Amino acid sequence: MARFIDELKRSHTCGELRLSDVDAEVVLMGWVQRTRDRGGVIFVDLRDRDGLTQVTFDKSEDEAAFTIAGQLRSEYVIAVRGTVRDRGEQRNDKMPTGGIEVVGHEVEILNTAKTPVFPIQEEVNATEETRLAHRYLDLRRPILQRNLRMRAKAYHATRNVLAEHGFIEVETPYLVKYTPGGARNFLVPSRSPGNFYALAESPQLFKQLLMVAGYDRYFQIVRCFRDEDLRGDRQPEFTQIDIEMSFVNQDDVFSICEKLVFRLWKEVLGVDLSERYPDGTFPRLRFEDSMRLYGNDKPDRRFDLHHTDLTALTVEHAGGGIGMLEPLAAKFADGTYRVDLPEEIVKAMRVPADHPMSRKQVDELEAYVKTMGAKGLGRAKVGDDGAWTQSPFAKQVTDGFRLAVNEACGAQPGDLILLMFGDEQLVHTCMANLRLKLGKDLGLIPGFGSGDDWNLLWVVDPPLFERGEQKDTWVAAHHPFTRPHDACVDSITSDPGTVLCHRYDLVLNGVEIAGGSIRLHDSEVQAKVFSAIGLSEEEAKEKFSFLLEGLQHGAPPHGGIAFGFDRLAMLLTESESLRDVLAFPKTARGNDLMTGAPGPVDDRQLADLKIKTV
RNA sequence: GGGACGGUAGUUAAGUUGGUUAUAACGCCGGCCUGUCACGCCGGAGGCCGCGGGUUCGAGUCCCGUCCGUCCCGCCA
Repeated sequence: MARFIDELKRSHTCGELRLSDVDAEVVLMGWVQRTRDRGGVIFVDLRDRDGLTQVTFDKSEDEAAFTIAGQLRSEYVIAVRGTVRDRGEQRNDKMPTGGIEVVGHEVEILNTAKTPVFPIQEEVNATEETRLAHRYLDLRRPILQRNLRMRAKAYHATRNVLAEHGFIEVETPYLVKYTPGGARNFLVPSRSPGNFYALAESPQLFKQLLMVAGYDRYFQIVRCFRDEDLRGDRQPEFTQIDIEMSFVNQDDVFSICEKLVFRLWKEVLGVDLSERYPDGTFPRLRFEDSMRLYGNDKPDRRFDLHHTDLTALTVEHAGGGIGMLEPLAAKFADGTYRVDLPEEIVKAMRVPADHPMSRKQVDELEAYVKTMGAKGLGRAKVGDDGAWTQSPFAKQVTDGFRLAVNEACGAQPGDLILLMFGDEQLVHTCMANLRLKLGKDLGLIPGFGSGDDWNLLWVVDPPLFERGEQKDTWVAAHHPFTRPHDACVDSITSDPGTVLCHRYDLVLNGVEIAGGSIRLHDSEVQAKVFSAIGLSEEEAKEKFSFLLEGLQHGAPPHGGIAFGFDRLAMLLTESESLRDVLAFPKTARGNDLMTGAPGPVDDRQLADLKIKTV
């Protein structure tokens, strides 16, 4: 029988002993963080998931233990029996357990360890590549242990809140039928020749059918799979808190989400969001306003630096003397472009005088927008008399246009006006990212993390359709089962671009943390939507057969939402990347550097699946 | 699919206009030290400079290709 493990049980963790435990006989187990050999005495910092405790071995008092202690190396797994002693003058205020030490009377090496590839400590001093290849070591680091424990708290809080509100947790299939459109699916071959499963992008269709089936309130913490290019905040498999509710409108969905977020912040961070949102709701911003002011649908409103749309002014002034703007203005004047659905726009952003920018800095901003496909970035420094200097437009611009632009931007002497024009989407992308970059560069928000500022808002009332690749065609902006505003139903076929819908995103500090919609359960309106996106009845049936069929069997009015759980965890833990809140994440190319996935398989496997590689 | 940056001892990095034997810190190994706590002191080992090709008398350094990592655009109904 083993002395430790079987006979001597662990009595404490390495993070809990205090001065009040002095003289206690304890048994600790854990990993060797570091040893300090002073000759006649050896100090060992012992680590487990709760912390560090110093264990001391004295040659003159416990020679057998001292001899073993001399053999200890980093990351050896050991068990120690000893007595808690007051460190007196020698205490270490940097450690929670620093008031005491354990005098080791008996020690056993439970397992040796190879020299770690990188040291296990708070500060990262290895590249992410090295860390990912040895993830089991990286996961020993206190910061990742903390992140995953906070994530576990968030799971727990989520289940509690939703269960309290009558939600039923139901699992749905991961292996599903492939449906075209949307994100690229991961495919899973089956032994039926030529037939494949797809890994579910989300439980969207299933959760709607659960509403049809009368489950009324469903939720699931569920893995989703999308075979698209990755980012710091996008993994090929990710976790959603998936929610669907029957007999509800948009406000009802918002209400449950607000309760969930309040509880998450309370239970995971101890932060009371009601200090900031006393009525328990988050502000709402119309999609159109979000695009106009910030250039995207997930604005970070911890700082201002909003955009000013100058399209109408440009048209009014016929380009304002600026040669490059004249063709654009002309297209509005002759009716090629619609003012309410512009294909090209002119936007400006005012950088206030208290953030002076050098010519070189503005050049860098221009280089930055060019990496996103912009042709250039207009600029004008506003002088005391409102004149433009340091600007390529200074000599061309008419006085009227210049003054109108200054006024529209609220520009004061010393301010800098940054200007972009052209394709609507390109201008929005560039100007939105430019705003964020400036926010960070000027120190208005931190490079990542909340800065203790939790700015939540709903972005509501987006258009149901967006332009397709072909001229004058439309596609569903989200999915074609989103309910349009009642007032817009007549426009679905006559003027699709103007139709708004009951879709919504919850945005926190510039990150979309949830998105959903009220669903379309009325088959007449549904038919109009399909028609607007050029989908025949037959095609629609083929694409969404079981959902359409189900919706015809007494579907209640319903709607729902899905939270990006990993992103929530990332924000709650103040992490820079999703990879820091996942135990075993993949790289930007979708590789697992530890396991080597994806990797080749045996020919035998492929033969069983009737698959040939090329 | 497009772009930017990076890949050099176990780890993190430096490496000049191409030029002797490729540096440093930490880690590792050996020795010394009874109060350290990023312990200290002495000594030592450790390299396919991502991979392949090219230019050159000579390549870590220049050129082409390729793989890998990070980020951005596109993409993510």
